[in-house]
Formats: sequence, structure tokens, C-alpha cells
Amino acid sequence: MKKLCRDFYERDTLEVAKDLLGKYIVYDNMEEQIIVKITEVEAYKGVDDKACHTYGGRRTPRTEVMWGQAGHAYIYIIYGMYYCFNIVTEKEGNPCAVLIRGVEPIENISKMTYNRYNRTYSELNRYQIKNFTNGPGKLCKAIGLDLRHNGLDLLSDKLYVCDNNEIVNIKEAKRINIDYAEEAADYLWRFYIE
DNA sequence: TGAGGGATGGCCT
DNA sequence: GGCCATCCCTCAC
Repeated sequence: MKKLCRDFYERDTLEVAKDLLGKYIVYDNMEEQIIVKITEVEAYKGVDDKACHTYGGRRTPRTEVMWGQAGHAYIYIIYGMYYCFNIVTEKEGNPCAVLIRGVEPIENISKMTYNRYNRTYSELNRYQIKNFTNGPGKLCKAIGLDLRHNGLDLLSDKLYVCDNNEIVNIKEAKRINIDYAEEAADYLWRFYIE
């Protein structure tokens, strides 16, 4: 598998979002590797996007990473209890990102079931399996991502994304839970596979 | 299988 | 002080 390079992330956010589908996120914490496949994403297109944290040019300690170089991890706390994992896109100074909304476990499922439920895979019920990593907060918990990883360069060896040359069938839809964003709430900037 | 509502705390004004 | 890029449990059906 080939690690994605800086050029991949420095493109138009909608293109990066779609191209991330089917790619593999690798998290290497020295002891073991966790690998997941990206199945659902949302694009947040910067200062003109009412749903984006940097809308209107907002630049705060939280959003600082988005203003930096593409290919870095933007991770923040949501609803006081969960984390969301985003990847910064576009040229530096154009603060956009792609939110990873859903993944599918590929390698080291046992570590992920432990992170998520403190159980082995065979101990999970059908509800837990169905809802394992199909949400931004859920996948962060399963992989083990939190604020320690905010700002991490995805060209590093700890956390990165790989191309496994998978062909995917891309579908599009409205983004979720951004009702406050007025007309931007209707943009079809959510992408998913199957 | 889906809707409804409570939990929960950092962030920003 | 209000908002929020969520999750999970409960309870009908």
C-alpha cells in the first residue's frame, strides 16, 4: 500500500473527500497497527461554508490546525464527550477539511472492540456490530484517536492514509446535523460508498 | 427498525 | 450562557 503524499491533500476539498473513500487509515502506536477503510466522509469548504468551523474567517485556538498545511489531522471534541477526526485540505491559508464519518475495520479488530466496548468481537451483540464504526465519534473511539493526535502530520509514520487501489461506487447526500447552516445545509457534500 | 430524548463539557461571544 | 460536524438507551411497532 502506498502512503498518500502532500499533493493528494492540497487539492479541492470535494475532490479529496471523494478520493478518500476506499482508502485505508493506518494508526501505528508502536505496539501494533490498526487499519480501517474509509466508507463515509463530509467536505467542509472553509470561510464561505456556513457549516464550517472556519466560516467567516474564524481563527481560534481550536481551528488553528485548519489554517495550516494540508494533510494534517484536525481533531476536536464534540458534545463534550466525543472526538471528530478531520483531514486538512487545500493550500495553506484556505482552511478546509474532510470529516471522516464512517469506516470499516480491516486489521486488529480485537483492539478496536476493546477500545469501543471493552469486549472481544465474539462478545458483541448484533446492535454493537452494526453500529461499530459508522459514525465520527464511534470510529475515533475504536481507533483510539483523541486530542493528543490533533495537528499530527499524516505524512508521519504514526497516523497516515494509504491507497490500496480499490475501485468504489460513490454516492452523495446532504451533510448531517448542520441545520444551523441555512442554505449550506442542502449542499451535497457528504459522500459514501455502497 | 426507527423516533425521541438525555448526557455532557469545551468553545466562543 | 447558548451552542454543538454525537451517541446510546428506551420504548413503540
